[in-house]
Amino acid sequence: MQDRVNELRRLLHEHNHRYHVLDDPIISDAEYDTLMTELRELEAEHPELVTTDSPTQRVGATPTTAFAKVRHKEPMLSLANAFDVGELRAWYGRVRKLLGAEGSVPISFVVEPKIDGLAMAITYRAGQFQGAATRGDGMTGEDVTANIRTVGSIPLALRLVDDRPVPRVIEVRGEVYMRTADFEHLNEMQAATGGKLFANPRNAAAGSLRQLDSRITAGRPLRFFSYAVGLIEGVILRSQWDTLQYLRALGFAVNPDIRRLDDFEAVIDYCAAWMSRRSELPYEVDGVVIKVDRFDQQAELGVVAHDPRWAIAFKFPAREATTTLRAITLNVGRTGRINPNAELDPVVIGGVTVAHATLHNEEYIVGRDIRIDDRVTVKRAGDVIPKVVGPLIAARTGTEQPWHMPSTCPSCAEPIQRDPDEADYYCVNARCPAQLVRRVEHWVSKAALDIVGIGEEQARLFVEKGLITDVADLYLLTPEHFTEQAGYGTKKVANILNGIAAAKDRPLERLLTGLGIRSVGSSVAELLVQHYYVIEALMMATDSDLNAIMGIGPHTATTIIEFFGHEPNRALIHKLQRVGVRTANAAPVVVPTAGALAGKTFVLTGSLPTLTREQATELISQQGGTVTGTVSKKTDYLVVGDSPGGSKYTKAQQLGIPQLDEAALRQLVGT
DNA sequence: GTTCCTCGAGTTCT
DNA sequence: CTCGAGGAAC
Repeated sequence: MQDRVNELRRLLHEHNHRYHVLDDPIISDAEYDTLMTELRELEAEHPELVTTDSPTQRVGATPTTAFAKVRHKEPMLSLANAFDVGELRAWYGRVRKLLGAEGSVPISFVVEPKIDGLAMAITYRAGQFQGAATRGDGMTGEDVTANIRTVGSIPLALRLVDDRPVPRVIEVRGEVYMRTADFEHLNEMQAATGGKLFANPRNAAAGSLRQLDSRITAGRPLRFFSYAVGLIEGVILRSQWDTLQYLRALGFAVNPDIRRLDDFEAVIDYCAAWMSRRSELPYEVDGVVIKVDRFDQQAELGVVAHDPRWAIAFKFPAREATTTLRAITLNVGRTGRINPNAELDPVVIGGVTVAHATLHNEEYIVGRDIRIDDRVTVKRAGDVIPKVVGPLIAARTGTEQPWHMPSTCPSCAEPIQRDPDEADYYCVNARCPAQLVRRVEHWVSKAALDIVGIGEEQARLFVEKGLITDVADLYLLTPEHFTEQAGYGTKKVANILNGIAAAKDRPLERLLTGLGIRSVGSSVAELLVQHYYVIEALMMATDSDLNAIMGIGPHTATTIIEFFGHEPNRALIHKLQRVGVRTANAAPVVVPTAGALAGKTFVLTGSLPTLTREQATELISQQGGTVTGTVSKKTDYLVVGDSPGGSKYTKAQQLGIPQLDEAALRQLVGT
């Protein structure tokens, strides 16, 4: 009996590890459940055999639906970012200008360390704790009342303040966080009990708040600092500094390192001091928040898009980390381009675990003298994509191996080639399986034929099993092709086949995009379709015909001519036609030149509340507007969504380009 | 000839 | 989002 229990636990731990940690399960979920059920039954019959590290004692994942949505009475705004002192001074300059304070009007600032935790809104009625919600997207958060109630530093009843009445309603805002030492201790305990390890204090705090069982939350070392008041009734506050004193009097914890400063040079000194003292702090800090102190001045400055103009977050530089480069693998793209990729010992940078990073090309590696087994510096800059900065030469032991580009393709073993003028190597084998997989992925992608039910995995499977040798073969797949493939039920097969059949009728520009002609993406494809709406016409076009099209130059023209001149490509087009894929549009595309947005150029950043990126693009182009990817002097509007990417936003501010949120865009369109 | 703008291709993780 | 490079505008 004991032996079987031990055996089950060993198996469950092993499979769990494979599933969650290695991401390489070797049994199905159903088989896992069977083992778990058997163990549960044995433990139920023999409670004396239950141990705390048994897999049955682990708390299950929390369904997100368990938390009710709460609409914030006043939106919880995000903050504009400044990444260096220059941007900080620029912000100060704007504040002074807008307040007409070039000369005389004094401006005070409140500076607060920006703790890396979770923003929270906590409501009190008649001095009693009422409820709490996460920030969410700023408009709507999740109700975490039961869990917040367990946080010791959050009062359940407000203290009386001598000279002021208790507010009828007050919504206190602040940050729930975990101290670094507490987080490390928690992770040790999690490791000892076989629980899930958290990547950083912020994730630990978030995970703790998302527990369905608030008794678990109660056992977690969460803390709270308050820093703002949202809605308030019955009390008037006049400044940020005033607010902080008031919050402290009500019984809230307020970060003792917050200061009020009258001189902007002192603000800059404060930021610099905290940046260098960052690692000495008991909690993770990712910047400093600077607010104009007086509320009347805040009101005068107002809010643009989602950001108040009276506050800014000075962000500390992205964190770097060092780790070991274990191997360099090669990726073959759909164009045949071969890119080296770094396999890293997983390392946490800026809140995520990084295990891979691109190394671009041979030059990048050789130029930096990056070797296998080197300790390397990895950085996540303002962007999300990690980057190997370079090796730590001092940490070399002498066993590190220099790396060179091999002479053959990792997928098909054919020799690879490099144009002496270019940095990249290419596999030029037309039947290279890796390229075919990537071409199929591209063919089915949203930007091209948009076939639902086929992704990376299916593309690889079809090619590996020899079910297809080109994209036209997709349309010849039958249920019989799938019968040998374990794990594909009839429903899934039907889904895939329906998806393929449903995508036979896409517009010609999508098909052209899908063909993957070099330097022809969705934009050039649309341009071509405006002149050639039947593929045969495009195939007969001459070099000078194409060159005459505005937006297509000699290079692109030649690439297109060469593509259609190549016999296998012509054969593919004919095969596509035979299997029933549409290769013509019904009529030439007419570009709307009239419309509310005619002649205006838009750039999108962040995610909009109700529209997807595609829908927003559609909406704008229907009205005669253009959407481009980069902010420039020609950009008329920046459409700002939630969590906008830094660079577009910053650039737009520098250029003084007007910003719109989704509502403003709709208003402009007139819907 | 030079500069600016835009497009294509590839990038990581949750 | 960023890079490199093609293409248009100056």
